[in-house]
Amino acid sequence: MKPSLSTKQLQLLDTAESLFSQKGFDGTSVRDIAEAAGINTAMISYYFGSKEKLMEEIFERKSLNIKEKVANLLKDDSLNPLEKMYSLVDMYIEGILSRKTFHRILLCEQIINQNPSIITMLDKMKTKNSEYINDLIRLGQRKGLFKKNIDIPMMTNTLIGTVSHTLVNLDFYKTYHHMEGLKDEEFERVVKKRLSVHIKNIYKAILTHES
Amino acid sequence: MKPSLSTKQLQLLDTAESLFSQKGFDGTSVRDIAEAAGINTAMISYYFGSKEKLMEEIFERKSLNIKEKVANLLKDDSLNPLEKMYSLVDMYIEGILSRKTFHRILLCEQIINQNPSIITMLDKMKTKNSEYINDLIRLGQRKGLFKKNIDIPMMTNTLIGTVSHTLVNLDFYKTYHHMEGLKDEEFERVVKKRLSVHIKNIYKAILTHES
DNA sequence: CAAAATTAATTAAACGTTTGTTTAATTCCC
DNA sequence: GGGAATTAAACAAACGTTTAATTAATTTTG
Repeated sequence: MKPSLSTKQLQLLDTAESLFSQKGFDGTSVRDIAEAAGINTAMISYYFGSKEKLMEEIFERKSLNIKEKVANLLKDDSLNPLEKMYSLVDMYIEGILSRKTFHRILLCEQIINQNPSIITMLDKMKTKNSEYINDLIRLGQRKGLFKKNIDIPMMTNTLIGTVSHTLVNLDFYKTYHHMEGLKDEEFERVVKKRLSVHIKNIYKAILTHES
Repeated sequence: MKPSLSTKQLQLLDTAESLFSQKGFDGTSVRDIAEAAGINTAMISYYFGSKEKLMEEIFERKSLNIKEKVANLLKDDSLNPLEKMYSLVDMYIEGILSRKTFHRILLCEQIINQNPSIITMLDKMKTKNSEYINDLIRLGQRKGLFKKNIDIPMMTNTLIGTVSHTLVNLDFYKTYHHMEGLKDEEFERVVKKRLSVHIKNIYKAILTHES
């Protein structure tokens, strides 16, 4: 069990996450972070050891762990396989859009990160997430409800890709649909709902036999 | 008309593009680029003015311009609206996967870039691309073949998002499907084909009335 | 056509900043 | 009073860019 963090440590993590998501890891200096958090620069090394380890801490705290939720989904008898997939879709939408800043960082670091411990973390996450979706789809196939020849990673790519690209282009989406007047929370609610409907439609069409 | 670039300038652009896509703009130094290209560091400022302008040059040269192609699509009488959408899907898959390094940069810079002239470039690109898809979908709707209540940006998000997320996770996809043995070109061919089939299925299901 | 003059390309070195981290001194709190 | 928290200052290294000197290429000239 890791020691819990102090208020100032959490403040540094939040500030760093915000700046990393705006300017990237390499584009953000420890002085930027410290100044924005109103804390002395040396405290970052003092608390976390280094800028890199601060980033690792952010990843450890914010990485999406849906293991337990999916396990519960699998053994939930009140839902049919398609409904379980629907539930998984909503989990991802919620998980990504309610962690917007972190996921912006994630999108960049997936491409340019060279930090070994973060690479390991990302690999584990991808493998796990893929296994879960695997299990759910296999279940639907065994029950004869889903088609046999499903390209499972492609399904994941559409789910995560659509949500991620929506996240990156949120402003464009808001402007396009003339929703500038909406409050932030309401706009977010609308986007989540539309993503949900949109992706569920896709999943139904690709997974099941009927139209 | 811009003056055409010398061999060494092109060499610098290619080297820079490759390094930016691996380590990001801020994670790549002008010394990195110059050394990798076997050219003196000062030549970057000499040729392009600055590191930032070098990046702008990369964007100007590699940004996807599908205007003409879509214009031809719109007036092509031999294709029905759905076939036109299919053609558009393939354009994007080809455009993104045949410019892998550039699009990795694009994915990062969409999030963290602060360079005004690149922001402008990206905005224009997004607006244009959105208009094209708009025109194509409206055409199908006027002809009564497409549904009325289509969330057009959401269609774009799924197209670009799926292709982009596939690009970022190419290695994972290769491993998952046990295609490590394939030659690079063949693997790329397979991925393009699968993306094509996958996304066209999605588009057909969402755009048209039939199953 | 060769020599001279001019322009362009290339270099190593230096420029002033900024980088992440460490130090040593100080303040704070129990 | 003693251990943790906080500070300003200093550290060397790396950053993007500029400079001034040199070489290469091109143009002008006799």
